[in-house]
Amino acid sequence: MDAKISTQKSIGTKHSILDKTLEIIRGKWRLHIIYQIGTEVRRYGELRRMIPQVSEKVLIQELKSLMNLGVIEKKIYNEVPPRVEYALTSKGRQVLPILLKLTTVGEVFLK
Amino acid sequence: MDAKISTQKSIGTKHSILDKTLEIIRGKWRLHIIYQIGTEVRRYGELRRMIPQVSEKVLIQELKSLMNLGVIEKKIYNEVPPRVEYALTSKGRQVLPILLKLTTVGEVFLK
DNA sequence: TTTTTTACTAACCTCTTGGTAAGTAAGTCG
DNA sequence: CGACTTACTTACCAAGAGGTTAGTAAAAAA
Repeated sequence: MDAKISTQKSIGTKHSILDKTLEIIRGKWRLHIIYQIGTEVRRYGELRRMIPQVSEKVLIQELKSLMNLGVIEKKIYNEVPPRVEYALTSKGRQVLPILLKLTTVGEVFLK
Repeated sequence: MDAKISTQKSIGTKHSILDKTLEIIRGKWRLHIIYQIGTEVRRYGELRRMIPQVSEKVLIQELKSLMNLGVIEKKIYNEVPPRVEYALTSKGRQVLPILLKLTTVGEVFLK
């Protein structure tokens, strides 16, 4: 029985993996943001225009969180007016296909 | 340009599809619950024991929401003490593989 | 000189989500 | 009879998520 446990992930580990996933995708705007940055590098203002329902404050707040989680990264150009670009990190690019497939969930349940 | 739009989903549609997805998976416990019911039919008490961190109230509340969304269904047996079993609907079973793959997101970002 | 642009920050407030604690029905078991 | 079991409900609260509004820097354009 101990052998069985050692060959698979413990419940605790599975739990924390799921929680880490939720940390990333939970929240009203995270997936919207990731979807927009996923295809190509985006400036802050672009994102605002592409997801107009989100407030400025929350958009920046979520971009920060996604950066802290290592999903996206930002590049600041020393120009005036300022210019900032957001892109997926390599880890972000790694999980993008899975996240994109999530739309099929919505498709199934909208029918 | 109109032709282009008619051959692909409009932004509005994509948006509502994503929102429907989020309606299902957002929330602290939804995925935990789906993961447990996914493999086999579960009684309420079983779920409580398998996800001990969730409170009774919230577990029932989330089960109800998932039922209203058409993800799970419940079967009540006329016994005393009562017996209730929860199972995925066919739509639920349809999207389970995608939802299970979400753990790889957590795996990538835990490293 | 005033306005515009871009990417923010800060104060404040509301609404939603989730948690706690207690209670209920209706039989079985000791 | 009283305790136990299961699947709930209800009332009340605390925390968190998200929204609104106003303000900032710094240069270029009108």
